[in-house]
Amino acid sequence: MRVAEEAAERNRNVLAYSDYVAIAKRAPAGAAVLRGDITVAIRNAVMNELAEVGYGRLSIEAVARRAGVGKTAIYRRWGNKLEMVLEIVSDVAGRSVPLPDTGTFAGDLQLIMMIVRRALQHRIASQIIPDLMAEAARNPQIAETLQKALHTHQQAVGDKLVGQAVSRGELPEGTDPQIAVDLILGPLYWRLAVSRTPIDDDHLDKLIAAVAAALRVTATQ
Amino acid sequence: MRVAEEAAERNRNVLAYSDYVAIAKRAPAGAAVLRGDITVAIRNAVMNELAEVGYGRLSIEAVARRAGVGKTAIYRRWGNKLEMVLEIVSDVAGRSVPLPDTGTFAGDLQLIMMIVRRALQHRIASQIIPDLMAEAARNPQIAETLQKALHTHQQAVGDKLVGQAVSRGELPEGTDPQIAVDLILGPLYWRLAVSRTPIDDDHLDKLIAAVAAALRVTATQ
DNA sequence: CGTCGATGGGACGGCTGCGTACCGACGTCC
DNA sequence: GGACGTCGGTACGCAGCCGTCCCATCGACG
Repeated sequence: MRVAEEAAERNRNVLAYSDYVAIAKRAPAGAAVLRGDITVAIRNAVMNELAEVGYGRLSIEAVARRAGVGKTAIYRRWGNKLEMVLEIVSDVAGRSVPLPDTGTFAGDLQLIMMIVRRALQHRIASQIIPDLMAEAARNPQIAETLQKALHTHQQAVGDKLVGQAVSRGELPEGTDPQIAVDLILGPLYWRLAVSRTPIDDDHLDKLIAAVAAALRVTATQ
Repeated sequence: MRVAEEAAERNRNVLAYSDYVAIAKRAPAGAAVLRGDITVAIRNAVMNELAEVGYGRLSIEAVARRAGVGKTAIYRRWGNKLEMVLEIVSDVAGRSVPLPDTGTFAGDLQLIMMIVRRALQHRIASQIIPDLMAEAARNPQIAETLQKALHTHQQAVGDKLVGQAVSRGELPEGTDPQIAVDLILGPLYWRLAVSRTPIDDDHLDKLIAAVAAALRVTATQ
């Protein structure tokens, strides 16, 4: 126990020390505080650079050049490339996307698919998302972050959409929300992010009708 | 016509010249011919390296190291990184995939989806394909090659599948083969290459049923 | 059996990027 | 109004990669 106590003591000391520093050494102020406009410039630069060259080729140097700042400004905010990208991306992905409730299943479905289409047609998003997805297959850290930022949210939307439809009697009980998500997002993602063919309104309507029909049979074994 | 003839003449000359060289200068022989085993080693190294680090980070040096050859051996076979990757990948993608005809639409559909599932569960394929897809969004050369290697083939399969089913009366006339492809490949790709969740037989059956239902309504409206 | 000629490998120059150390500038606190 | 402490930028050492040049090796041809 002696050792453990000493370790704890050391930890306490470290924490206490940082507090002490914060109090005793006078809080940073004046020119000694991170400039918000520079942070914004860096964030934008990262997103654009990510879209243009991808995560694999992303270089801090290029980000700094594009943002018009020194590398130090970046390293002062984030520890390294991965940390920076994850923080920025998950921040962007974190906002957004209200869960739909239009009153009918058909309405909800149409709304979701239009939202997703819009999102995947966004110039930057349609570049960054597939890139990070591919990268996630190699980098567990990225995978975990994307999981949190996207997958969790997806599932929530799927559960809600299906739950509402079932309770309204518009979908059979036992409909699998996971398959629902696959059927809703899969074709859109394939079309827009992989095959990269645009989807016009007419096409989207057909797709919505098809997906709706598909969902209706997922419960029957 | 004078100019065109001269151009043709020049082309003939060029071709004749290379033939002349091949004949007059004695064909390469002995140790002066590309070693097949080294070519194979490089090809494998490229595929593995591609899967591990992606196209963006792929380095000739790493490929050479992994293959246990010198960089020169690589540059002697291909002009540069892009050319090498495109040749190797499209060669691999070029083989494969017999068009299905099991006699029934349900059978064809099931067969296709099982083939695709198998393909997308392949360790290397499931890494390389999304990676190159993402890269294709930036690099027109890659996009074009993938288009040739995959998209064209896809469309052929879609056309055939739908055509057969329509002529058998299993699908309504006017069914859109393009939407069919989206509905078939989209959910599978999403699941296996993006969301990276495995698909068991039970799940696949449900998916097949759902897709079949979806296809049946794509003609209406 | 010697000649021939391209091969594969090693080494090189130039370049780019990473992460750190130093330095003057700056604005708030006391 | 002076002192303080962190800011952002430039400069640096180090490492990895690209594409090329040079050379010894090798094996079929004649």
